[in-house]
Amino acid sequence: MNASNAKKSTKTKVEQFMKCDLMQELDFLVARMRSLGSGRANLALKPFDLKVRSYSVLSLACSEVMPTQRDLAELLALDPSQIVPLVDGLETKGLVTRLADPNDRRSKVVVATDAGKKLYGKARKATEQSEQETLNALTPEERTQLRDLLSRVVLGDSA
Amino acid sequence: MNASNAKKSTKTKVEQFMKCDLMQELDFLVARMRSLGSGRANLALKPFDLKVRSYSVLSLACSEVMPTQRDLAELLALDPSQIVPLVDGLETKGLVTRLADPNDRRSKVVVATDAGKKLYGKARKATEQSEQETLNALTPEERTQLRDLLSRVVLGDSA
DNA sequence: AATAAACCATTGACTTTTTCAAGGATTAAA
DNA sequence: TTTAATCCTTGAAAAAGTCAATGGTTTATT
Repeated sequence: MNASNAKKSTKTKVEQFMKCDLMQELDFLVARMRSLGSGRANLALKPFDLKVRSYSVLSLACSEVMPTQRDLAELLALDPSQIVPLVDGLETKGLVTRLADPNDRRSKVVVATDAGKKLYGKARKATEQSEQETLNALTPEERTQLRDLLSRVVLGDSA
Repeated sequence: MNASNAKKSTKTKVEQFMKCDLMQELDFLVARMRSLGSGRANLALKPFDLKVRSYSVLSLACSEVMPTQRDLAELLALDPSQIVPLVDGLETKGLVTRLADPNDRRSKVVVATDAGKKLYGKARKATEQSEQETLNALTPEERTQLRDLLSRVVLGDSA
């Protein structure tokens, strides 16, 4: 029932690699983290027909920040052209709407509909639980610690 | 010259999004971290004609652990079929060799050649510097702290 | 010992994601 | 007013991810 005894039969060979240099390298750790984490999160979001990507867009569309598509691209570290089909999908399902930016008619602001906000509420709970599972090796304090460190690395580029 | 003043002109709009729920979500943070980090690392590895992926394989091939291709797939969280072209590329350049596993003739052990070890030495310095740049918002203690937390999440699934 | 089942590396087909260049519409700068 | 820059969108091409099937090998079952 627990996620920890997934493959106990094959005697996880991972332990033998603990001493390798690579295990200390950030790129490796983060890549593996993303693979495992987003895999689990996508599974948790499947009932809502969402993935981490579309969920992220929906989440931002639910905020009061009124993000333009360019904002979304920068935040998610994606090419602007990748945002288009992402928003298209959500818009088709009636979860978000493209609004004309009053300040700049080139831009389009992506905002959530009522249905979008409603779905987001449920989906958020799913991702929260998925996150707990992913972090089950850490104490609650360590989890917030990890989030804070990541947040500073990824958002605060000030010096 | 420094990486911190990349886009100071456009007055990073990211700050306005700090209050959004998404900024606390692990999946988002890790995805962004990977995008930024591996982007920088790939750039640093370009002089050696390596990417984070091929570099990781090379690194493991340089260890004394004698990893099979299956081991590589599990560690890097990739499909076994993705390892094939990865090792092919390194083998073509004479950096690694496929050896018959003495214990199991189905498996192939991937080991680095002398040229491979030599290149790895240089490439490793490049990734280390790239890592420092990525983590420049953190103190040295916080950097090891972050690595430790990630390591436990990603490798130690015991409970 | 013989048969069946499981496993490894590889191939191939397929989908998804990423990366780029170019375009029309709009705004900012000269 | 002209020039340059920005935003969204499109489309093409490369890279990465997913999945099923195969030959050779090992393990488990009978």
